[in-house]
Order: sequence, then structure tokens, then C-alpha cells
Amino acid sequence: MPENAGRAPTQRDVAAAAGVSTATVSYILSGRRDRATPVTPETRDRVLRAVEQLGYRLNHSGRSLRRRRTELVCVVYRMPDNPWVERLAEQVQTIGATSGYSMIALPLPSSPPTEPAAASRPQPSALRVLRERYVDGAIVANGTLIEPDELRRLAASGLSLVVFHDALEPAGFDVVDLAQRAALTDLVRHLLGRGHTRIGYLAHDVELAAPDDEVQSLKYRMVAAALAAAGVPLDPRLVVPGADVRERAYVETQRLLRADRPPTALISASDRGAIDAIWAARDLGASVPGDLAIAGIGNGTEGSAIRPALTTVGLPKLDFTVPVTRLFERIAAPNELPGDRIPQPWQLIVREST
Amino acid sequence: MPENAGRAPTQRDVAAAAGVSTATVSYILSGRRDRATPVTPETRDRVLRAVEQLGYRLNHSGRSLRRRRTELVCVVYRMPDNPWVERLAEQVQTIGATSGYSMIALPLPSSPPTEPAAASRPQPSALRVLRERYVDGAIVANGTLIEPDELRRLAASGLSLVVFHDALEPAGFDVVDLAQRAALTDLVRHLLGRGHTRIGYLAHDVELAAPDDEVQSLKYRMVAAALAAAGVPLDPRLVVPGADVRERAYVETQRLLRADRPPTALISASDRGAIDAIWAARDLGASVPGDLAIAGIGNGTEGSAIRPALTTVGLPKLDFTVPVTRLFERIAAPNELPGDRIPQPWQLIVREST
DNA sequence: CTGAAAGCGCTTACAG
DNA sequence: CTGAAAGCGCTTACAG
Repeated sequence: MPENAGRAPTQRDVAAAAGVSTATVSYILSGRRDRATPVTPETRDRVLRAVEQLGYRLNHSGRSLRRRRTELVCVVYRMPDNPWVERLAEQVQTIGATSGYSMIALPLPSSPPTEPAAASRPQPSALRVLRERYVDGAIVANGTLIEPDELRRLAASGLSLVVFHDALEPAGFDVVDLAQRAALTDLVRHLLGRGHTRIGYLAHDVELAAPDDEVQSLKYRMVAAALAAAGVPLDPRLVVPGADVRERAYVETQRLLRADRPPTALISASDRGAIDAIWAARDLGASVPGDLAIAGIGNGTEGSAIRPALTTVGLPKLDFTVPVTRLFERIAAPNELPGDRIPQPWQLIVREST
Repeated sequence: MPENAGRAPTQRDVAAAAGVSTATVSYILSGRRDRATPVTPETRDRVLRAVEQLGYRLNHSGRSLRRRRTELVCVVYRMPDNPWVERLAEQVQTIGATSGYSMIALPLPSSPPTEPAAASRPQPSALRVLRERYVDGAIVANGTLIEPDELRRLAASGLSLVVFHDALEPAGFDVVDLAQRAALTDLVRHLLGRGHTRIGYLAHDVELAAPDDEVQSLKYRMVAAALAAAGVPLDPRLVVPGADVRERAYVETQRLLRADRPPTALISASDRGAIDAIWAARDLGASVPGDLAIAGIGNGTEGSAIRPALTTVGLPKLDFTVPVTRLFERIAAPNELPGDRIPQPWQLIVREST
């Protein structure tokens, strides 16, 4: 039981209890410079015992104010998380641990309250963590979550930053380019090459609610652009919502198939929706891909487990060693690295469903 | 463009640029005590212009060292997130914002590398955020993630703490009691009351890999205990894995139904697995609940959307105002509140599938 | 209405 | 091998 009433013990209290100076306590606790100024084992023991007895805990603010670094990095993403964000976070933790860094997350709300376009940007209070030097560096898993100008200002103010974004110029930070547009174009070409001309799209609800929102409707816009570029513009009657909720994806797919001129191929904004679409088609007696070719987006883990295995676009494997290592290089050498583009391309993964 | 080479500008730089003292800068930026010491609009403007021009950003470490508080709270949970953790995080953000608090997350890895029991506890580097006063308070969404002793030490060291846990004594922190065991007991009684005696269990894989791990196998252990208490111990042949992966839940359910003496009721560790089980049964020509009653655990959003609507146990509604408000009360009055038990009971939600 | 000064808890070159 | 002292960037009672 600590005896100090109220106030948490400091290194000063530890030093007093152990009969040494605060410098000695600090050397022992931070483990630095042990070689240059070795401490006798007895002193060390006495200090550690005092730490234990007082229940002393290091004060991070004091340390980082003095060291001018927080030894903390942050992963920014939109809720809900998904396997690739989890993998990214895991690698940030693992790789960071080797240089004494810990990781925190900054999950931004999935469904902003009102006005889609503006509200899809995070509140200032969430950005405080990035703006006020709470962390030395950050990986933004979805660069569209934060205004480009804000990203540039953050980088200029000394925050080490690596941003996943398809269409942003590096500017004091690195940009991991997933080349999503190219992959979706490949997918469209693949379907056209199989002879499909009536291609439907199973959308995230928010995409249809705010089709012009670059943040929320990214996939919809990219698919539509790829189809238009190929001379087969998306037929509005073949666009339905429901990719988010299993039962609705099922119902909407059956509605499409029962319509006058059903599509012969369907792209779903999510792998999950695509899988539901496969079930829906099968239950109507339609064969996949015979009667309806179905493709997902994202390359989630489910897609390769089902039959027919799902054609999709996404990262071929979940390895973010390059961007994560880059983040820590930036932190180690602040203001020395310009801004690079790091290619980590999505790819077309053709399986059985198309 | 900031002109300081290297070093980030401080309030001192701002004060110099605006021709005032650092005290004035601080008053203007922190917005406190404006009533007692109003600043002339001209001074204010001059300071804000200097802030803009220098690209000044507040240094959190300096502020929180001085204020002796970080104005930051943390939500601790196990990856992946789920709708209720998201809702919790959202409410922490919203309620915290009214008193100037920001939220960060501490997502702990979902599948620890090796040794299940020990490895299911987080690494020390993850706990640094809680131990070293990086935040003023935390909500632990799953109290089994952190050792009880560690929780007590954290609370004793002054961290405001609210922990979701079914079987922990409050000790300087509050415990939100979901009463999961009682709800699962209700579910078992409900099935027995419908005449079922052969009740199967669709498990999370990790539950069968480490059935003795209290952290990972919570639901499995509670269901087994409830069945045993009712005099109908769980038949090992009716326990199958696969609740995590859609296709496997489907296959395992069909395997159960094709066996010699199939179960007449099935409890799934996840709502998702239960929904897959419904599809699997239906595809074999078995009616739900006629031939097989199926219940989930968790009360996720999908369960009420499907047909037959899913019987499940979980929180009847996602409102964490009480525990979240309590966290901020604790932060406002440190060391004054003892430790309370906050009931937020899971409930049996009977729908059509049983 | 504004400024000089102390101090939050730590780290680290430097002197002994 | 150890300690006295300065200083990281803020805030705030206090004096003017």
C-alpha cells in the first residue's frame, strides 16, 4: 500500500526512500547508459525495492517532455476494423516493440451523424492525438479519412506519417498506393473478356445515399468509372444496395435476378455481400458462374473458403512490413526523408465464381 | 511555412512573435479564465495570427505535465471489434467531448502467438499506456484481458477504471456486470422447457483448443456449466468447432444433423454461426425450429433481420451511458469513489428460431 | 489588463 | 561510481 496521501509517488520519492539521487533512480529505471555509469547491484536493488514498495509508476508526460519524443505510434482507421487493419496493427506492434515503441489506435466512427460529406471527416477532438504531439508517428489506414491539407500540416509540424491513399501526392509523408482503381479496371476487363455486358453492382448503402462523396463512395465511383471507360456504362437499374447486411444482399440479388433483363455478372462492394449473392442465386436455381458471375471486393478471408471460390480484388497477402518499417525509419530520422510513394498494389484474384 | 529550422515552435516563439508574454499566449490558447482576465481583441488577434503563421501546435506533454491530467481516455478491447464495442467507443467519444476529453483505443491482438493461457494476456508494451499515466481513465471492454492484480494496481496508482467483467470484485474500480452466466442459464432452461434434451454446441475454435482457458473459453464453459446444472450434461459428440467461419459452421452443422443421434437444439457461440447453422439445416430439408432449434449468443444486429428471427442472449440495447458517465465521474473525483458493481445484464431474447 | 516566476516529473551532460 | 543543476513546454497564482 502506498502511503502518500493523494499524490502519486515520483522518482524523487523513490530516491528519498532509497537514499540516492533522482539521477540514479532515472538511470536505473530507464536502463540507459548502464555501460558508461554502472550502478552497484546493491544500489540497484535498493532502488527497485523502493519502486516496488511505493508502487511507483513512471510518468509518461515528464519523460516525453524531456526526451522530446513519446515512443508511441498510432494507427488511424474507420470502424469497424477488418482483417487487414488488424494485421497492420499487429505488425506495427511487433515491429515497434523492437525499438521500444507502443501502439495505440484511433478508430474513427463508422456512421457519422448527419450530413454525409462533411461528417465523414473526423471531429477535431479525435485529431487532437495527431495534432498535439501525443504520438511520434501514425499510419493512416484510409487516407481519405483526413483532409489532404491537414495531412500536410501534420507532416510539416513534425509528425512522422505514412498514409494509405490511392490518389495523393507524397508531401513530407509517404503514400502507400493500393492502386485500387487499376485492380477494379482489371476486374471489369476480366468480366468483359468473359463476354459479360450486363454487369450489376451491389453497393454499400452509404454509396447510394451519397454517391458524390469521394470518401464514402470510393468503390462505387471507381467501378462506375472503369465500366464507363470500357464503353459499358453502369445501368442504374442494375445498381442495388445491401452489400453491408447479409439478408439484404440476399434479397436484393434475388430481386435483380427476377427482373426483366437480369445482369449476367455482379460486382459486390464487399466480399461478404458477394458470398450472400452466391447463396441467393443458388437458391433461385441459378448457377454461379454459369448464369451469374459474381465478384467481390477486398479479398477477405472468407472468399477462398467457399464454393465456388470467390473472384475478388484486394491485397494478395497481408504483409505491411515495408510501410511499417518506413514509419519507424521516419521516426528515427525526422525531417530527413522526403515523401515516397510505396506501391502495395491490389490485384485481381480470379477464382471460380466468374 | 514555419521558419524555425528543425525545432517545433513553442508558446515562447508565439509570444515573441506577437510581442506578449507566454502567460498571455497560454490564456488565449487554453481558453480558461477568460472571465477573470479578459484579453483585448487586438492582443488576441495578434496572438492567433502568430500561431497561424508559425504553424504552432500545442505540446501535449507540457500541458499534461503541468495540469497533472491528460484529458485522454482509452477503450481496451480484443480485436476484432464488434458492434457493441463500437457503440461503447462512440459513446465514450461523445460523452467525453462534453468535458474536453478525447478517446484512444487499445486493441489487443486477437490470436496470441503460442501458449494460449499466458499469451492471451497482453504484452507489457501494450499496457504501458495504462501504467504510465498516458491516459486519465480507461474502460476495459473485456476484463479478462488483464490480470485482476494488474487491474487493482492500476486503480491504486490513480487510473480511473471501469471494467466489464462477470466475476470480479470492484476494488478501486467499477465493475460492469453483464451477468452472462445467468442469461445462458436462462437460455438452457428455455430449451429444456421446449422439451429438448439433446442440445449441441457450435464452438469458437479456440474454445476447443484450450477449453480450460477462462479467458478464451468463457462461453463454452458457461454453457457447459448451465447444462450440467440442469442435469443434462453436454454430450462431447454434440460439440463441434466452426462458429467463427461461415462455411465451417455450415459444414459442421450438417455433419451433426447427419450423425446417428442428431441434436434437437443447437447453441452457437456466435450469432453469425447460428445463422449459418440455420441455412445449413434448411438446405438439408430440416425445419427450424421444428427439427432443430437454433440459438445464438451475442445479440448482434443480424439476428433480427433474418427469417426465422434468431433467438439469442445478449444486451437488449446498446446503451452504455451509465458506465461511461461513471468513468468521467471517477476522473472528475479521483480517489473519492469506492468501487461499485454496475448491472448491465445480458438477457434472453426469444425469437422464432427456438 | 499583462508579465515574471515557479514548478509539474523526468533526463542527461557535467562536475566531482 | 554518484549527485547537483538545468531545462523540456506548458499553466497559473500572484504581483503590478
